[in-house]
Amino acid sequence: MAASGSNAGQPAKRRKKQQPANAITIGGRTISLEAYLDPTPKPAKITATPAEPAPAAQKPEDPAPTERREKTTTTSRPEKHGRRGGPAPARNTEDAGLLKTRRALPIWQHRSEIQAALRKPGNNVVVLAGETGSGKSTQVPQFLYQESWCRRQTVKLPGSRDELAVGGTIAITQPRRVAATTLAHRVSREAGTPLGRGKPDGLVGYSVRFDHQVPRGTKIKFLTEGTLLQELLRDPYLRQYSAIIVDEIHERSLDVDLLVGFLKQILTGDLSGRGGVPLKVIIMSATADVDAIRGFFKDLPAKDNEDEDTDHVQVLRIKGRQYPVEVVHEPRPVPDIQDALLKRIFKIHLEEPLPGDILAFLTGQEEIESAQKLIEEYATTTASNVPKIKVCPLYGQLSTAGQREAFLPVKTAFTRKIVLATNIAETSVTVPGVRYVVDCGKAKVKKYRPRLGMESLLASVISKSSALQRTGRAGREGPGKCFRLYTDSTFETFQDSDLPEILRNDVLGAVLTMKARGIQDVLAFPLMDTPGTESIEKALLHLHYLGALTDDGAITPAGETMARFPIPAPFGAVMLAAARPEFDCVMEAIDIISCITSGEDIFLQLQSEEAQEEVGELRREIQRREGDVMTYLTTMQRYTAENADRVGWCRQRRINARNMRQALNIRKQLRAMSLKEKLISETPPQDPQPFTPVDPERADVILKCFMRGFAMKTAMLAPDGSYATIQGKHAVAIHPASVLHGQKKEAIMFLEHVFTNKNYAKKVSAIRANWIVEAMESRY
DNA sequence: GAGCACTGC
Repeated sequence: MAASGSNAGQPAKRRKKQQPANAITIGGRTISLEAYLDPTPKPAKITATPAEPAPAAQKPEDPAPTERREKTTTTSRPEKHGRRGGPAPARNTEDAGLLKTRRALPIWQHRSEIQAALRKPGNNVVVLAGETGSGKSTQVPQFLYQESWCRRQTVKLPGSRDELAVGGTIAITQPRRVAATTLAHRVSREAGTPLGRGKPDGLVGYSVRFDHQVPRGTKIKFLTEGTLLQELLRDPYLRQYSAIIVDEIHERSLDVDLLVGFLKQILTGDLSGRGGVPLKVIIMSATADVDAIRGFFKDLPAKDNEDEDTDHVQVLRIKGRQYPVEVVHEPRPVPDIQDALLKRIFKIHLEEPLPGDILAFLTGQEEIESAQKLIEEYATTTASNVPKIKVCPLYGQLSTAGQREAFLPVKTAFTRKIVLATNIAETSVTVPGVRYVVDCGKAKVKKYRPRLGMESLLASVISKSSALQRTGRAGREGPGKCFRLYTDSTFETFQDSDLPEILRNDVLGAVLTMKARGIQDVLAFPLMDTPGTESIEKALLHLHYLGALTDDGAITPAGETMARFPIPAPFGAVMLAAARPEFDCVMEAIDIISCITSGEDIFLQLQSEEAQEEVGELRREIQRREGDVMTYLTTMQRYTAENADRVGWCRQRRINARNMRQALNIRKQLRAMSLKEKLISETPPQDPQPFTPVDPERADVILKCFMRGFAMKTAMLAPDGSYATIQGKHAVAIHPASVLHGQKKEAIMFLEHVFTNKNYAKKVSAIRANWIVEAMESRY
């Protein structure tokens, strides 16, 4: 196991470079470059650790109606925290109402149990398994912040005479921004110090990207996992916190896996970095199976007089509140999912009473659109005594207005709403009014193939946990029914849970995060699931190429800068290259990177021919012959030059206005960081700046600069007119969404590489073949 | 000339 927080105890193995020319030694490991540049297609070796299925929860849990109506007007100062235990006293009748609601939550029964579990010295990890509606996210931090171990302490660090404050705040992490902010608002009301303008003091705060509200006296702070990971860069011992509550661990985001790894390192360390003040860790999961979590934390060293055998991880289970859902399987496998889906929906519609909307889970936009058409056709044929049908598609790429329909009650009487959704409705949003769920048993999943350096996005079988989650969607407002379009024995063949993200994603960013926090040997870093050695080696090599690691695998100053930037590492490398005098294009790089990292593609799909015609001309004004990267630049430049009606400007061109606003936020953040990191020397001019097109020579410079991050994502035109990738010589096609679709260029660089129906290059730019060699050879 | 789940710094 790795040593304390910074791994400082482990001397880096420094070897003389004696490897063959086609190999490189990183972090004491010799890695063959052949495997990197010329991958041989072998099946990827990835194993999952199965966990027991259980319904997963949704965040934020819906407040009870009474609670939702509550308007707390109290603005009392945070009270002194000398008392132990009990909740903040009710200050008026509204507070009394809130308290009553809180007391009715299932978690309330476990209040003293939770407090006692954490009071025990040496018992620093508690796992809470609580179902949806148990109230754990809102109540647990409130149970704990007045505990004596939660007081801020003044300590002296070993070897230092300076006094330092440690602890005093509880952090609670969430995978998503909305969850963190809405929970903070609710808990702040319950605590009697609601968040808001002109309220400098309060017990509860939150911190998410672009939005921080941390009042003076904050004792409970909600954060996204990513934000806490950034804090960990500046404060490896998390000194401001007495406890970290990790919520929604069952979702197993990449960030949460890294986070618990760092927490375990702090717990296993000698606490000298915290002046001896222990850190309490509370792990909360919505699934009943917590063996993996318990196993992960189990081997903490025994403290004080305790036996070696003592289990330091206490597990508490809390019942939730969910209505019963009857599950109906198909008696035998269905030959045609689409057909079975339609039949099932019609059957529900004819046999089940109103009110009760139907939520059907499908795999993608295409399936949803075709099902919608067929259901609407059917609806015209039903008798007049049969309820009418309103079909609402629901998927990520759908416009906000289109999505809204699915959440509103139907306006017409005697009508049933049928929502056809992707797994957007599984965790991200809750559709009200649903009593019947239809589950096709599949979902599209993105998976990284380290050997090929590309991703695949294919429909595959869901997990038991996912199926249960879908089932649960029928029981949120009353007893419901869930119809599965597969047999119960098929269900039994499902994996218990989905592959955690860390086994599905490129671990480039994760490895950089570890290296930036002083982890020498990333293979020894404690993780609940460890990615294959090949994935990690690939990431090390990639980081080495990007200039983030030395030949010995130590992080470089450039790598540290990349880790601080809130963008993927290859873009960080582009930023650093852009600051070099031969490129000198930081501002342009920021504009492009902001557009790309602001969400899904800012260019909305043009579906109908009329739309193509209508928007085509205006789109052509921003398109560049050099390809997508330069098109993003022009888009941002034209957008910021437009000062009157930016939303209208976006609408005319079918550009996602929300993402453009987000891109502006990112641009602002990257500009400020570039100034701080000295990538630029002076404050950039204010918007709006007049638009002047970038000349072709300058465009070449910008594209060459992007090659410093993406040299391995290039392809050459073959004699037969197809493109062959430099890495692996695979055929790749330019995606239809690219401005270069259908064009033949000498060579291309692409920022994304995804296999769907075939191998696609996305975000494509035309380059010169000799640039590839140039970029491959260049090292900083 | 094809079509893509979600999230985060």
